[in-house]
Amino acid sequence: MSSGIVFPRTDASILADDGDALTFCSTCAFSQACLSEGMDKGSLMDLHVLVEHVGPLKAGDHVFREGDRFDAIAAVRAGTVKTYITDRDGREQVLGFHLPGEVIGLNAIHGEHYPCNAVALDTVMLCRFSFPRIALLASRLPNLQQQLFKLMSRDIGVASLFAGDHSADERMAAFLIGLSRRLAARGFSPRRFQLTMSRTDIANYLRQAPETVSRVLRRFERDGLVQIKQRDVEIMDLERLETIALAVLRH
Amino acid sequence: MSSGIVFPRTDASILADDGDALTFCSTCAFSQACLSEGMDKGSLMDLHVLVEHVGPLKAGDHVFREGDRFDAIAAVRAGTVKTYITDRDGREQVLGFHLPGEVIGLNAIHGEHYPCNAVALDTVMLCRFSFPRIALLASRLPNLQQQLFKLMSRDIGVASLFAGDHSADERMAAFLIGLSRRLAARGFSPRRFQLTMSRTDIANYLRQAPETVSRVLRRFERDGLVQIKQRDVEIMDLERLETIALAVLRH
DNA sequence: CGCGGAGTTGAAAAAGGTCAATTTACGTGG
DNA sequence: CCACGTAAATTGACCTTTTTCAACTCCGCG
Repeated sequence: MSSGIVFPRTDASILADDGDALTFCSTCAFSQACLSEGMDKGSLMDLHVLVEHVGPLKAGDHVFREGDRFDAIAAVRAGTVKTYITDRDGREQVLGFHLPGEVIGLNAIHGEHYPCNAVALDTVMLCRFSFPRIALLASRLPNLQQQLFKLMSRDIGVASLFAGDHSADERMAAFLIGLSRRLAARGFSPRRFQLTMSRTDIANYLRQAPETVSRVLRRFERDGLVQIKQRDVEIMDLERLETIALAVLRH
Repeated sequence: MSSGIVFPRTDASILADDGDALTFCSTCAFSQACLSEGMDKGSLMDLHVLVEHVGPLKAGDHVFREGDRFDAIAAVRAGTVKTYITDRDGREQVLGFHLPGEVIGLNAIHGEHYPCNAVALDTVMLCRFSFPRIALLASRLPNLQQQLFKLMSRDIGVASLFAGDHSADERMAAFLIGLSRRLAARGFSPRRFQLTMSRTDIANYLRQAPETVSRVLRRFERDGLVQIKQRDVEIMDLERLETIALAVLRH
C-alpha cells in the first residue's frame, strides 16, 4: 500500500550543506565502501546528492513491507534491521539481520515490489538510495556499478550459507562468529557485543525452536566458549567457537 | 589453478558469421531475456560479439571449480549444471541446479575466485561472457545493466527459498514444482520431465538423506501426486502438489 | 551372466521439536 | 520505590521426524 521507505527523514538536506556532506556522511558505510573501491571524490559527491538520510527509526518501525512498491535500496548506518517474510498462517520467517554498513532491498530489484519486510530492531539510521537513480548513476560510474554487483553477489553467497544442514551447535557458533566478524569489520569489538534481536528471532533465523537456542547457548557457556548475560555476549574462546562455526562458514 | 571456464568451445566463431549470430544464438536464453527486456537489436549484437559459445560438455565435466580465478559468468543454453561446494571432510553440498536460460557464476563477482564448483550433469552447452567485458558493456547499455541486476537479485531470493525449515514433503513438492515451472518458462512440458540429477544430488540439495527422498517420492506416487519411473517424472496432480509446495515457494 | 552403482526398504537411534511449567526481566501504575 | 502484569527466556519431560545403518533389489553394462 505505502510506497517503500516512508518513515521520518532527517531534515538535513544534503543539497543545502553540501560542503559538509562528506564528513556529515562519513559514517555512511555504503559511501565508504565505494570510496575504498577507488571511487574519486567527485563521484562520491554525485552519490551523496541522491542519498536521503532516513531516521532515526525506533524499534518496531518498518523500513518497508512485503508488497510495497520497490523504489529504493538502503544502507544501514546505525542499528539493526531484520528482514522477514510471513507465510499465510501468519508465521514469521527471518531472512537476515542487517548491521551498519550493510545494504537492504537488493533482493527486490528483480520485481515490482519488495519481497519481504524490513523492521528496525533498535534505533536505526539509514541512507536511502532511489534505485532508478543509483542505477542511472552506476552506468556513468563503473566503480559504483561494480560495487553494486559485488554487494548483490555477496548476498547470494550469504543466503546459501545457512541453507546447509548443520547441527544446532554449528549454526549457533556460525551465527555468533558471523556477527563478531561483521561488527569487527565496522570497528566494533569482535569479542563483546549486544544481541539486538530476541532469542525467538535468532531461533527463527537459524530454523530452530527457541528452546534449542536457549539450550545451546547455555551449553556454550558451560563449556567456556561464551559468557552471556541477557543480550550481552562475550566470546571467551574465539578460536574454539570458530572451529565449530567452520562447518557452516567454511573459513 | 586453471582459470575459469576452460572447456572445449564450439569452433563456430561468432565474429565470423555475425549475420547469422542472432538466429544462431536464438536459444541463448540470456540474450532472449535481454531482448524481452526491451533491448534493441544493435545492443544485442554488441552482446553477441562478446559471447563465447562453450560446449558440448559431457556429464561430469566441470565448468569451473572452487578457487578458479573468476573471470566470466555463463548462461546455460542446454543441459543441466550443478553447483556445489565440498567441505574439508570431502562431503559435497549442492547449492543448485541450473537449467537452460539460467546464469551461473553470479555469486563469484564479489571475490577473486569462484566460491563453488559447477559441473555438467548431462550434455551441456553454455554461453560464456567475460565479466569485465560484460560489465563494461553494461555501463553503455542500461537495459543490460538492469538485466544483470535483476538476475542477481533473483538469485538472492532463490537462495533463501530452501533455507526455511520445512517438512520433507514440502521441500520435495517445492523442488518438483520449481523444476516444472522453470522448464515451462523455457517451453518444456511442465507435467513431464526428466530428473537430470541423481537421488543423492536431490537429497543433498534438499538437505535430506537419500533414503528420505526415496520414501517421499514413493509416498507421492502412492497418493497419486506423481508417477515416477527412474528419472522420468510425470506430475499427475499439479494442483495438489502446488498446494504442498506453497509452504516453501509462497506463490 | 554377473558385476557394480544407484535406488529402495525396514528397524533402530539421534537430534531437535513440542508442550507445560517456572523463572526472569521489565514497563506501568499505585 | 515497590508491586503487579505481561512478555520473554529458561528448563524438564516427552514425542515426532528424520537420519543412520544394514540388507536387499533393480537396472545398465561389460
